[in-house]
Amino acid sequence: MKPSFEDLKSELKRQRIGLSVQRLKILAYLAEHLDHPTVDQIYTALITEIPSLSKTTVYNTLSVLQDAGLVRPLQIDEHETRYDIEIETHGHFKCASCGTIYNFSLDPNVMQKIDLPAFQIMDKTVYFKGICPDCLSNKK
Amino acid sequence: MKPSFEDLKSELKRQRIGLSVQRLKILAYLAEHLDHPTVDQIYTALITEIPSLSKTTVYNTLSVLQDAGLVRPLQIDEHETRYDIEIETHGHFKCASCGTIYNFSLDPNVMQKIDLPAFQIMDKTVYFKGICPDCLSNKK
DNA sequence: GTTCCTGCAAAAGCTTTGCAGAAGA
DNA sequence: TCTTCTGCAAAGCTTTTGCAGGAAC
Repeated sequence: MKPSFEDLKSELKRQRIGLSVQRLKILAYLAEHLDHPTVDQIYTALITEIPSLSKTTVYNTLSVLQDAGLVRPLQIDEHETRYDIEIETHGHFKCASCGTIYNFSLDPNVMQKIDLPAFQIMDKTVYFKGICPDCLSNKK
Repeated sequence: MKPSFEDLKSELKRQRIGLSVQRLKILAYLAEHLDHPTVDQIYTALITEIPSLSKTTVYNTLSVLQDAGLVRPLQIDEHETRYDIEIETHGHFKCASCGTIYNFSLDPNVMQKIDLPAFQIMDKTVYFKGICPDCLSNKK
């Protein structure tokens, strides 16, 4: 269930955020690549299309998109931040062998059961680590 | 349920890991402070006791303890890594207002329900964000 | 003509690496 | 003595900041 780029675009418009070429390309890239790209990956992918692009702009844009609630940062093992288009709540699984980060859906009923009465919860993150099916079968 | 420092110490011995003053102090600090200290916090706390201590040693030691399975790194919002003594599975809650990171216990029955059939899961991390009771009452 | 946006350069902050000397067995 | 451990200094990386030039309205 890919988020529609058009929806994301109109959300930017609604929030009166300028639709520069750079911002649109970065947003489009995120909408198409749901594999949690890093700043560097986004930059490297777009530098051919926008030769003048700078990493600062990628950082700036991601910050804007984050404030707008369109993308969310992902803090996984590494020291670099990965980014996710904001879609319905899902968990992440990182394979310790190949490094791939998978999405998986979270049963809302189960998630609701994890609750902290006196706390006001704004966000629930679930992150698993292990070996993915591909790497499991390769080991045989 | 604080982990016993003695148990941790004998675990180090069992794994034939040298019990230097630095390592023991750092381990003791972690066993006493379950509030997920950063490298800098550990360093600052111990520099008075061990004036020669260097941050490199703190990094080295944490890496050794991590490999030994005694502590686990915590990747929360910030760019710096926090450390946790390895105790039974628990979740973390970070208050967006005061920044405190709380531990909370996870119901093993509920956690078991979150499963990925084809994946071999080695570790499950749960991390919530929101406002803690203290900050909620202060806002009144 | 303002305001907003980009991107270079430099700085900042956390972490790692290389290595020499100290400590310990 | 031989191995392990410490800690200084420097480097490495990601991310942030300052700011000037450019684009857009």
